[in-house]
Amino acid sequence: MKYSELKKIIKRHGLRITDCRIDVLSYFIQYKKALTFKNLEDQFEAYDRVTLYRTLSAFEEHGLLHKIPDDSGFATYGLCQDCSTEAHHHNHIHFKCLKCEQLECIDDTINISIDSLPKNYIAQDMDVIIKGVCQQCNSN
Amino acid sequence: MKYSELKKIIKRHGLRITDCRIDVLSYFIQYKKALTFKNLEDQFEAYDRVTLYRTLSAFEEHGLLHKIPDDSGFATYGLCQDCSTEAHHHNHIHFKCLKCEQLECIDDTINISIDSLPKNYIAQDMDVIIKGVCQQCNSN
DNA sequence: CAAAAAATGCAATTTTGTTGCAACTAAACT
DNA sequence: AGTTTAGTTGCAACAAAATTGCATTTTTTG
Ligand SMILES: [Mn+2]
Ligand SMILES: [Mn+2]
Ligand SMILES: [Zn+2]
Ligand SMILES: [Zn+2]
Repeated sequence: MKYSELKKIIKRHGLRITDCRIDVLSYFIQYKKALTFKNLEDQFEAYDRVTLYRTLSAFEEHGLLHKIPDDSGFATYGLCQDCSTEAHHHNHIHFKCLKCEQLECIDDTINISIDSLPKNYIAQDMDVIIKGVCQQCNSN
Repeated sequence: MKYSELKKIIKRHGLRITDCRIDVLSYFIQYKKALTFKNLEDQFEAYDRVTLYRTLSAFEEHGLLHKIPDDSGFATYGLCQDCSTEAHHHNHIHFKCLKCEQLECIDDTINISIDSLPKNYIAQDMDVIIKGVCQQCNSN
């Protein structure tokens, strides 16, 4: 993606333009799947670990990235489609490949009616993680 | 729950009876909601950290506990209903309260047909985490 | 271009999780 | 019951992951 576009996105979310933010955002967009801190550390050795940690938090706080629930023990982030500092809303589904272990956001909203909740529970949002075999692993 | 019952459960899963295991299992059963390592550490200061870590892994491996995907950054465990070392199967749903942050297993299976997956993706399993307000927080 | 505000890098620290091993304990076996 | 065995515990050391404070640098504003 063009540098000017990346700049626009970061600015739109109320953050200053810096090299690290441009690089990280660009990588997320190009890579398409979810990324962990470790992925970024490997990819961007030139940046200090602390800066990468802070980039992830800033992006999360300002609605560029969202955490994806996982039990791997590592926080995993995916690109937000349409969030801001004020409003986060993630009703899309996630797919975790059992072979390559990679997580990705599936750009398709899911609509499940919840009727089996016990009394006095209020449902507001939902995370769905589908596990299976991804396209790449499937064709190998 | 009675000591003799707890012993039976632990034995049934192929583990030896020890004080720590009795206490941890008993606490899970009584507490009803999911617990993190930190919760246990606070609750059972008398046991060494390492022992608690190993108790959690042993219980997970032998089908007494299952990890619940979460974005808190801490592994969160819930009681299994009917698992063993050989077969783990968790088709129930999870509920995370946005007020008290607590996770719990909802003892109700959910059946969602997945039809919106992209081509060449194979779905095998699914995790559903419903977010909202739990009974307790709702009534306060 | 100068001033103000925010981000970065580095070092130190804290928190979280793992490993090896000796001492101990539960279960199995006379 | 006493002995053997195999598994469990606690401690110390270690390793990995994440956070904090602060001086320096960079971005933005005017
Ligand atoms: Mn997503
Ligand atoms: Mn559960
Ligand atoms: Zn895959
Ligand atoms: Zn609650």
